[in-house]
Amino acid sequence: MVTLAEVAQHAGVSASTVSYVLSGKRSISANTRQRVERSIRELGYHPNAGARALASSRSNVIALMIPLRTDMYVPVMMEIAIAVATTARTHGYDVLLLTGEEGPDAVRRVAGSGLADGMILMDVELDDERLPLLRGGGPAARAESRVGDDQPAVLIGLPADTTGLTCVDLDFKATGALCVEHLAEHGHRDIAVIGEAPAVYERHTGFAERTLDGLRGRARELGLRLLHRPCEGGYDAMAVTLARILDERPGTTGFVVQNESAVEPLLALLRQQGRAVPEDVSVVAICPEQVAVQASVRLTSVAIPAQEMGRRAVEQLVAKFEGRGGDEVVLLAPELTVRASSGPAPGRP
Amino acid sequence: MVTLAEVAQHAGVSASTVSYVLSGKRSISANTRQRVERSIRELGYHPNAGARALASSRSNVIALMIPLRTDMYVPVMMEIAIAVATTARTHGYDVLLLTGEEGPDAVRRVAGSGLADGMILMDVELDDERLPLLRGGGPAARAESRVGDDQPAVLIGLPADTTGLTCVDLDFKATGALCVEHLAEHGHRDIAVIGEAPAVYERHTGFAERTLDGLRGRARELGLRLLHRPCEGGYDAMAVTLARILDERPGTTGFVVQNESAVEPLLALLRQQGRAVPEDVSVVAICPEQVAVQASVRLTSVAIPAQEMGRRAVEQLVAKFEGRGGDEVVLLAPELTVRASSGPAPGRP
DNA sequence: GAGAAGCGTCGAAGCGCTTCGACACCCGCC
DNA sequence: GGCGGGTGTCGAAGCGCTTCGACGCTTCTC
Repeated sequence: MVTLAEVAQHAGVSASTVSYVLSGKRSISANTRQRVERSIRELGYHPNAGARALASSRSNVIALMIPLRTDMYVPVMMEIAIAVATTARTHGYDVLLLTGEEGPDAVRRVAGSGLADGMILMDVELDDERLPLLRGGGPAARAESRVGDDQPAVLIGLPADTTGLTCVDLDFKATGALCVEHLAEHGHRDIAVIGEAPAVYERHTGFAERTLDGLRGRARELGLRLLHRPCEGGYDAMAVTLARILDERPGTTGFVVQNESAVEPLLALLRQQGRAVPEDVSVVAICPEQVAVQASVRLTSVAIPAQEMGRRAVEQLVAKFEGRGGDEVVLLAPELTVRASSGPAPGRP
Repeated sequence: MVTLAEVAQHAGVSASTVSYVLSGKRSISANTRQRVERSIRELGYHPNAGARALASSRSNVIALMIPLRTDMYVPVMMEIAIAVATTARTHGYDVLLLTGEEGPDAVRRVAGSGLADGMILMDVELDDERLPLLRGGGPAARAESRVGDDQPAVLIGLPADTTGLTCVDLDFKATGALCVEHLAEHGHRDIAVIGEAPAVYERHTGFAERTLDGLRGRARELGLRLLHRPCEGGYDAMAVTLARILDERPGTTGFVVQNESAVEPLLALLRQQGRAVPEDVSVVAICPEQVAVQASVRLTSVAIPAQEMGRRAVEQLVAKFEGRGGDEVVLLAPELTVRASSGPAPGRP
């Protein structure tokens, strides 16, 4: 293993000079810099992460807490995770992967041990038990038992109370509203919402409820009828859900789907029942782009900007490290892409 | 931030004693241990990871390299990653998430900097460029430019040459054979294989080719006709692929599918063409359990044991850390679960 | 009852790096 | 020609922990 000292000796300078070449925190003459860089290359030097962390009390690591469950919106999670990892690298950070398993203890452990400089939390619940540890800022919060002095953190998702927190998320309320608007414009009056699995609502993962808020609010404003039904993914569950919906509201012509694994089953079932999409029935999905494009009918959809969310989260966090920008809620504006699954309601031009 | 020294002072012992209480590397009287543990609790002490790594030259971190692509077998990747993370925690390790993006450089960086004690690589290609850096053991290898002195590593996947490497994977060759056998037993004579996307074969990700080996070998032995067609996921691609297959081999009654995102489209298309599953046509999938269960027809399938793979990879790696066990190839035996998508060929009891 | 053998604890020496203050030197200026 | 102010480099002091050898005490053995 090559050390700083060896590089210094090889280049004929002192250790501190090598360090300054590496960090750029003091000016170094071009000549010296080149000699040092050459030595680094020749010896194949890599700075020791532990020593660095110890001396500088910065680990250059970002912790990412992902949910333990692998049963829902997996592709979204994965995309976010990858976006976080790659974006972090461009800022010189590595990513530590934590699962929700440990719960709040993981926050304490990571913060306390200096394993990471900050953390990004995914799948935040409305009243997440990890939040009290993370709130910064407010004088009220200061008094509480928080982690050391500010463990910088960014949430992907939106808890009920965002005081002292930085959050990044899609604006799900606007997303809901957008879907309803689109269907309303095409003359649909009776809309059914295929929601996430009941468990998602029970956990109070905010996004599902916020979407519902948006859907309901807009429907009310526009005078539409809206029926919401949670749905486990899969064909069987969807069959049951759909039957109930059509039983209760036979006149339904517009569907909004927020459960990836219900999308294809829904299309199959509609087809099977002789309801053509988009001639008889319109479907709008809230899902990753790829799902929308690969479905058996190319779906009109609001994309979940997973990459963007991951990227923004990292950037917010890095900004915090650098003392820039404080607590902030970043809500990404939804964009609805019209594809082949939606059109005028029957009997409308 | 609380330090070891503060704990020591609080407990009225020396720093080294506290350290030994923590590590258990020397015997400590029950009395002293309790005093120390109490102080640790009262002060909320967390050992500093950097200092620890520096002093012990062990980081207690495992690096996990996942593929950058988010376009295929995502759920499998995610499940493996989560299994790795949770298993690692039970052994006292954290997981550093690396994307394939950096390529071999990531291996050098992590190994050289002591960021991790070892690594797990996913999505290994047959002749992966990261491998030369990782081979241990063999005297021939010793001569090559390897990373320091052995960066312990475990691959998930199986490269062409496994000398000096430890690998964990599903036995895809046996998997292929198993699928063919199942169909053969039911009297199917003409079998079509819907493979992964062409890109997967071009990259020489071994698993796809090994599956094909198994399929072909067994088909030859049993005298069956086998047609293999790669297929991008999605409805449209599947439609084209299926049309070609049925054009070329109209008598096809058995399908083996190895592409998650082709499964549902295939079922939909068959249905649409009036071919009943399993009465007219049998389908066997190689996919995660959940996909098989959630499909519109409950699929006979060989499950991809993602969790098991992640767990085993970590255990192999930890064994290496502890000097136990050398290079080894762990191939998990496939298990075929019969569900509702396969049965006797038409005209067979 | 003296010596051997453990056991439990301590002190000190680093691990490889960052960073602060000091210092030498060179430039330009009055 | 001396002085102020940059600029580039160095030395040394830690960062918080692990670990080795040493040491004193108790217990055992003959």
